Amino acid sequence: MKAYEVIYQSIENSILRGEFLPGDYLPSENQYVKLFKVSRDTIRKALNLLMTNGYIQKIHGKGSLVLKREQLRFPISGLTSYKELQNAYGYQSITNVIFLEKIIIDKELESLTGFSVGEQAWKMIRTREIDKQKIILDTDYLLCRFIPTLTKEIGEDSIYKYIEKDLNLQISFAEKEIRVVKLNQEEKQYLDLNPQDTNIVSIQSRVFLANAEQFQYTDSRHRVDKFLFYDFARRNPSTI
Amino acid sequence: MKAYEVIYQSIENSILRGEFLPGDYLPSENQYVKLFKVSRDTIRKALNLLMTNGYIQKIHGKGSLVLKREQLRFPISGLTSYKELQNAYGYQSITNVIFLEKIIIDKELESLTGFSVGEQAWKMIRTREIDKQKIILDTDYLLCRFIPTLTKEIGEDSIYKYIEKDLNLQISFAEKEIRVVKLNQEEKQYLDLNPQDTNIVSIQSRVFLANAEQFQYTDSRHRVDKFLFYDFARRNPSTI
DNA sequence: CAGTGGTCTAGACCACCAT
DNA sequence: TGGTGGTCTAGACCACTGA
Repeated sequence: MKAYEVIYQSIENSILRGEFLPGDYLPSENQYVKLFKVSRDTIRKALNLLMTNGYIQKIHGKGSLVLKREQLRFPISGLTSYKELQNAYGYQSITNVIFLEKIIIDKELESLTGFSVGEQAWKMIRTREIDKQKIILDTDYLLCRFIPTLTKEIGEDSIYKYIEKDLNLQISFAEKEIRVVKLNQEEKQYLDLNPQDTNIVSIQSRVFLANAEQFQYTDSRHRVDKFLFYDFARRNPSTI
Repeated sequence: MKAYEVIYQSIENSILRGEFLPGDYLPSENQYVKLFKVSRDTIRKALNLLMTNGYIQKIHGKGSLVLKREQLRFPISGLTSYKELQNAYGYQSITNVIFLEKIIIDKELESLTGFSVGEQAWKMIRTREIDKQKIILDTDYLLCRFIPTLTKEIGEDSIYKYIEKDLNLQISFAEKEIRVVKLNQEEKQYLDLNPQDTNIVSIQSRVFLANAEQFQYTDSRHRVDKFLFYDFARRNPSTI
């Protein structure tokens, strides 16, 4: 484990444990240098990570201010898998795989998914049930080149865990688009909708590995009244 | 201007000019060290900025790969003002201020905006017209403590430009929530809606300065069929 | 003024990739 | 094996803050 990651987690934990409250200042960089017996640069890497993740705001000449972080949110933000979110927030939830097959990318799928014509891919459709209501319908395309085997069990647990832990692939970045679209027949069939619903939220993502190759395309459809996207953004990515 | 910012812009421009195409590798860090006559750390800061902004993907042992960047998107992503987006994408658009008054934050507004009871704030309501259709309704609350004067003209140009250039305040970060809500009377009155519309997209943001003080709360409401949120996200904020 | 974070340097060693 | 990016160090100087 890298030094700055260890230090990041140590400081993150001390914030989560409430050792530092919102409005408090963390020890200065030089104090942390003495405490962890590393160079100032290593401390700064850890603090910059805390900053991009919204834990602190560094203020020039003053120090690292601990921020309020709202709890109990359901962020589709960043790049986090459904299962991770479920664990982090402790929601009761069930995933059901209702379709799983190998397909070949054709012209139409190419422009949708970003994969090349002729590539083999897994197509998987899943419902997500929270509080006994099916409110999310996910359609995934995963390249067989990277994910040679895929089962119903993996789909109902966590694909990301499988890819990172078992296949040892490094998920790196994603492009995402969120829009509101008209309900279609499939959603009416598989989801528990409100009678007055005519729209649904669609989140389309293309997900890439560390070598910049795309391995996944997903369209995740959420019942409009259950959808909430939370984002923490910095204006000038001061993450230097 | 800081060295790494100059280098960032220089490389960004060479990508935008098409000197490096998607799939190409940039010169190595050591080559850039010689080219710009700075330390490797300074080059790395510039490259990391390009990476968080989605221009490149660094690949260990290989180099910095130039990524495809989709054009003609309308990202509410990150922290960018409407006017900046409009300039960047060249949309024809008109902003109309339909309400501007000083108000006092009461109990109800406190929980909505995050400001303290008793604070003075500007309340401003604006419509955004694109292609002769009013499709966005913005409601802003701006603390008078930071923005002592506010006019219709500033509201119809760019508040962010005014705050950063004229008032010399540094906008730093924001929390944002996106949801789909039921249309209300105000939106029906001021926006050009489709007859079948029952919902509207609401983007609530709290915006903070570099000293971590909140100066703005905004609820930006978009006609569902015109709403698109584009996001570029990295899994392990490798922005180190 | 002393203490803080922000920038920049020069150098070291490691891990990864291609050949 | 040589080149690439990733981590870490030790030190310098600057800019900002508050007393």
